[in-house]
Formats: sequence, C-alpha cells, structure tokens
Amino acid sequence: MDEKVTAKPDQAAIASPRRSPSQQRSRERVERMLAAASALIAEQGSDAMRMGEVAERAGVSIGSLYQFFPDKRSIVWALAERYTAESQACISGALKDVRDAEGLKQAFSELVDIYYQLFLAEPVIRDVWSGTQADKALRSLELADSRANAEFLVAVLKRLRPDVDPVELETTAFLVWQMGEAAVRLATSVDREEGDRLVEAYKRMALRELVGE
Amino acid sequence: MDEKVTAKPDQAAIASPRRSPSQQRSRERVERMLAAASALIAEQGSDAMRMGEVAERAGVSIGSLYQFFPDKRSIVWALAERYTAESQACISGALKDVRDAEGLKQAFSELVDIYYQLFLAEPVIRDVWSGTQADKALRSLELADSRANAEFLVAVLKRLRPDVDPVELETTAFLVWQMGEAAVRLATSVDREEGDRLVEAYKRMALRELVGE
DNA sequence: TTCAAAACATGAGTAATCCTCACATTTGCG
DNA sequence: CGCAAATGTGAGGATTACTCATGTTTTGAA
Repeated sequence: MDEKVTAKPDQAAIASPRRSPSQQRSRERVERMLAAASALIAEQGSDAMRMGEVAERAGVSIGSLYQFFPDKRSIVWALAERYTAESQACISGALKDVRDAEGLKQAFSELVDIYYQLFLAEPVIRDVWSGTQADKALRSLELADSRANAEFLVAVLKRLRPDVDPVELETTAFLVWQMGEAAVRLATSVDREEGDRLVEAYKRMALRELVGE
Repeated sequence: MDEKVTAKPDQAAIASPRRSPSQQRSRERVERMLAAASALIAEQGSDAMRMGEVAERAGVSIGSLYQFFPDKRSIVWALAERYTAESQACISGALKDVRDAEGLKQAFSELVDIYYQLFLAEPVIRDVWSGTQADKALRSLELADSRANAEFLVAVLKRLRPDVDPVELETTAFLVWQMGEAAVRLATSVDREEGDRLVEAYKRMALRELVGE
C-alpha cells in the first residue's frame, strides 16, 4: 500500500502525512502538535516557527512530530486545510438559498463579515496564508480552493442573471472572490476602524459588480 | 561594540546595508550581486535562493556579499525597493495631468496595463512580493508604499469629486489600489487568456467605483 | 491469554545553510 | 611612498530541518 496516491509524484508536491494516526493516543498527540504549531505561528509567524519548539510545546519528541508530518510546511498546510474546509461549508450554506438580488446582497454581506471576523479572531490564518504564497505548490492549491469557492457564487449568478455570458460570470465571481480575500487580509493589517471601513467599501464595490446594476 | 547598531534593537527591523559601496569597483560588484539574486529568484523563488549561490554567480565571495547585505532578506528588500521606486514614478506620471472622469479612465487603464506588463515581464517581482508577505517588517513597509501610491489616486479624486467625504475617498483609493495589486498578481498566476479577462474585469470594477457613477 | 506484528515514541546525529570574523588585499590621498 | 579606510576572502561557528536505529505500546488473531 502506497503512502498516498498523488496524481503527480514529481515536482514539489505536498507531502502527505507519513502515517496517519490510527490509535486514539496518537490522534490526541497529533492534535497537540497542531495546537502547538498554531499557537507558535500566531505568536511569531510561520517562518519563525521551529520544529523543535512545536515538539516541545506539544510534549512530544521531535521524532514523533516527523512521524505524522513529513516536513515543516505540511504542518502549515494541515492547519490551512482545516480553515478551507470550514470556509467551504460556510460559503455553500450562506449562498445555497439565494433567490434574488436582495437575497444575494444579504448573504454576501454576511459572508464577508464572517470571513472578517474569522481573520480577526484567528491571526494564524493570515500567517498560514502568507506561508502559502511563498510556495508554488501551496499557492496553486490555494488558487484551486478559491476557484472552488467562487463556483458557489457562479451558481448563484447564473440563476440570477441567465442572460449574461457564463464565462464573464466566472471571471467576475473569481475576481470578486479573490478581491474579497485580499480586502479582508488588508483590513486585518490596519487598525480596526479603518479595517471596518475597508470591508464595507469592498462590500459595496463587490455587490455593485455582482448584481450587475 | 555590539553586533548590530539598529535604531531599535528590539523587533525584527529591516537591517540597513552594513556598508554602502563608495568605490566604483564595489558598486559594480553590488550590481552583480543583485543581478545574480534576481536571476536566482526568478528561477527558483526567493525562498530557494541560496546566499552561496548568489555569491558564486556574482563572482564574489560569500564574505563580500555580507559586506553590503546584512542578511538574506535585505537582498530581497533591495530588489523590491527598485521596483517600488520605479512604480511610484510611473504612477505619479500617469495621474498627474488627469482633469476629468474621462482622463481618469484613460490614465487608470494605462496604469493597470503597465503594472500587468511589468509583472508578466519580471516574474521576480511576484516572488519578491510573496517574500515580503511572510515578513512582518517588510509587510508593513509594503503597506506604507501602497498607501503612498494610493495618495496619488486620492489627489485626483479630491479634484474630481470635491463633494465626497475625503475619508471615504482615502478608503476607496487605498482599497482600489490594493485590489489592483491583488488582481494583477492573480492574473499572472493563471493562463494568459484568463489573466487578460481578469485584468479587464478589474478595470471595469475599479473605475465604476472611482468615477462614482 | 498469548505473542508476533504493526503502530508509535525517542533523541542523538547528519546535512544543509545562514552568517561571522580574523586576516589579506586594494584604493584614495597627503 | 605610506597610511588609513574600504574592500575581499573563505574556513568555521551556530542554527535548524530532518533521519534513523532502537526501544516501547497497542492491536488482533489464534
């Protein structure tokens, strides 16, 4: 049995866990490792995070750490995966029942707020994100996720504006989505007051584009 | 004598060149170092760039490299500074003589195109940028630059729309600017055709917001 | 229960890499 | 020239991601 079935074993692919924890004990230990990593990233940034420190804080040996995470960036990636999964659920939930322009405005506004709050509450997300930017493999995975998220928007737009060229809708949705991520990151990089203004401005801008008028 | 004399010995401040080249010979050598670094970043990314390789490719010793660059990220920063200076000149030039909404549309569109072309032609810029994202000090400097650039837009907007609250104009300009950087980076991350569409969509979206109607 | 195999745990050691420093060489200039 | 400042050098110190040989715990089938 292969360790993992990745479509392309070449390149700088994301290494998968050398071993997934199958026992209760090790599952708990892996949780502690991720928690320790998350805390350290929040404190110092993912670049400054030291594997030895993660192990120490999790109360495990360095060897145990590498038993479940093949390398440093796989820890960052594991954390990122949790948030993307969480986001995905949140997005599809918020957009599922949109029936008209007014509903879109409502849902979209709430969605952006949730993202903003999430970034404010979990500074580790921002560091995880900047970690993915510097890495080609992670970057392309992040883009794929973003595209998948934008698809939820596309589905809504196709329903609301069946007259418009689907390719154009795809482009708009993808762009708006990426802009949103950028806006929220920006908003959490400045003081709270300005951040709030920026998020509101983004909402206006995005909705004007989405509802078409 | 302390190892380093930084204004604020705390934090992770940007270290300044240990020594500025004052002789012709060393100026040329520093140029070679930057060129080598730029080439290596373009090939492999700034993270994979090795100081030893930079020195070797520039035809200097590792010691000479550290004579002018106190650490690795200062090289990335030096390259980034060149591009920001270049950009700044380009921006103020393009926006200086804008007198009406039509002129703004024209100038803004050209500006975005120039940025897009610059990113396409010099992949090193993107890597330099992602290097700055992972570093708190670099990130805040980058934000300051972006704010400065947005000021050129603000100046134009204040002229064209004196009726609008200046704070709102600042927010809009800053946001539009950051969105633009994000859009161009995104556009250079996908295939050319989609990239072109994204840039055009961004222009529409931004101009709608800027001219107010 | 038994016990062998699989899963898990350990941490000293290896390799890679950033950066320093003591010393050598070159340049500017009276 | 002669001296000081600027510049050049590369072996080696320090840090750190990651390995591996070895020991311990859990599982599950007989």
